[in-house]
Amino acid sequence: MPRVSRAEAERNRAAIERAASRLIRERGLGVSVADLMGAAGLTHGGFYGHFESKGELNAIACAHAFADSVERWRKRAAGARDAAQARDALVQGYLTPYNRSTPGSSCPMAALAADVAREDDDAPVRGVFRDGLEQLIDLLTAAQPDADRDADGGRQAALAQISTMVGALVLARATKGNPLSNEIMAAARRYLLGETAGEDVDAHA
Amino acid sequence: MPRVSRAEAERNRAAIERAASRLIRERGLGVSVADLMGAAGLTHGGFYGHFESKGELNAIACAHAFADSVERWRKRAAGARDAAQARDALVQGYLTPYNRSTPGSSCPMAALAADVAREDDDAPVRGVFRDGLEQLIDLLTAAQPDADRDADGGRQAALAQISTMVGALVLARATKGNPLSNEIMAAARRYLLGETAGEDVDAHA
DNA sequence: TGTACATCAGTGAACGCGCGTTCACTGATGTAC
DNA sequence: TGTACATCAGTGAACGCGCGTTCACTGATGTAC
Repeated sequence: MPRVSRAEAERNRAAIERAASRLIRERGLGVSVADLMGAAGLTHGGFYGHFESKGELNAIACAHAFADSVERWRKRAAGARDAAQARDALVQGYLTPYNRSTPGSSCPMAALAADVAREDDDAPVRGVFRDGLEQLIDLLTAAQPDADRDADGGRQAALAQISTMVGALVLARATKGNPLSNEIMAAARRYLLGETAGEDVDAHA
Repeated sequence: MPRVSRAEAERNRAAIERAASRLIRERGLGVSVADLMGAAGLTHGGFYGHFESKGELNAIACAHAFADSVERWRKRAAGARDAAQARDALVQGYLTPYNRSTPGSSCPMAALAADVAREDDDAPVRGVFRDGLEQLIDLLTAAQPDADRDADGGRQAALAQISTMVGALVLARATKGNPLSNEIMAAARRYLLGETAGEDVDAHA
């Protein structure tokens, strides 16, 4: 079984990274090497042929998660007529039942912020998280209507909106199964959409 | 050394709960029994004389953390002249450098929401978290100015504001040490205080 | 194109360690007289 | 109040288990001729 072709080995590495990107969001940065390798269809021993350490893979997997989000946000914003509509599309696509129930394929900010906050100062995942966060901030800043853009205003609005989105999703997950969970998401959506009362769209972000 | 007086045993139990309340917020619900007992000045073996399981203590410690926050919020709101001022006091007291750097004595929503979301459906800490969250929501709802209170409006506003506060604190912690961290907290504060541009108050919540 | 062999991706046992939990033990506390 | 003894809070070794990481081994792959 061992000594697989180079192409196969590359595919295996990609499978490990993909599995890690999903599992760290589902279970946290502490997910085990054995579970990761198992999810990629391999055994744990081969891990160190691909990566320096678990910490290195955490950073790589976090980067993949952000790359996915950035791509989704970009597409959603690109489909809008103007900035205001882009901003609304980003909010509507974010606060959805799908994102609440599927952390493994959803926002890394909501899934990993608390874990990252507890990592060592020199953990490689810290810088990756910040870079990814900056990209999402930039996308949301670009989606602010001109009226909100006096000087630094667009970025500040985006920072506050992202805080609301992340906080609402995290609290909604902590209370999932209870009516409060839907209440939180609906209230945040309403607030962010300026009382235009968004429907329960089930998009994928 | 063993066979301590009943009063001493009660004091020991209280010390364990106090240590747990702090350490679960600092390191997450996964903090070890040995570390908890060590922080209370005891050895790990005595743990099960006081508690059924680690899961039971997690719930008790989470309840203590929320009780502390509820008391702080209540005091802060009580010191205000009117609802609007109470709401501003809660926001100002929450988004502070102190709360960012001292999770062990700060908000359990920000510290534990992500951990609670990953707990089993039947973990006792889930219900405790929700009850505590409801209490903080009620306090912030009571601090909404009348203008925002058409029908269910006050509660909805409070839910959105709590989402913003929690999201900002969690993201600020994940980026601590970087300018972005202060930027996030300042933007959220500004947003929640309605552009009245709050100063960097260092209160304790 | 076919053979001979070095390479090396993946396996699975093992490393030291820490986890939650259990338990035999100790000896001061609390109680019965 | 003083003595005799049962209780039981806390200790520390041990349980089975899972962690991140290492390593001898295997045998198909890739290469040199």
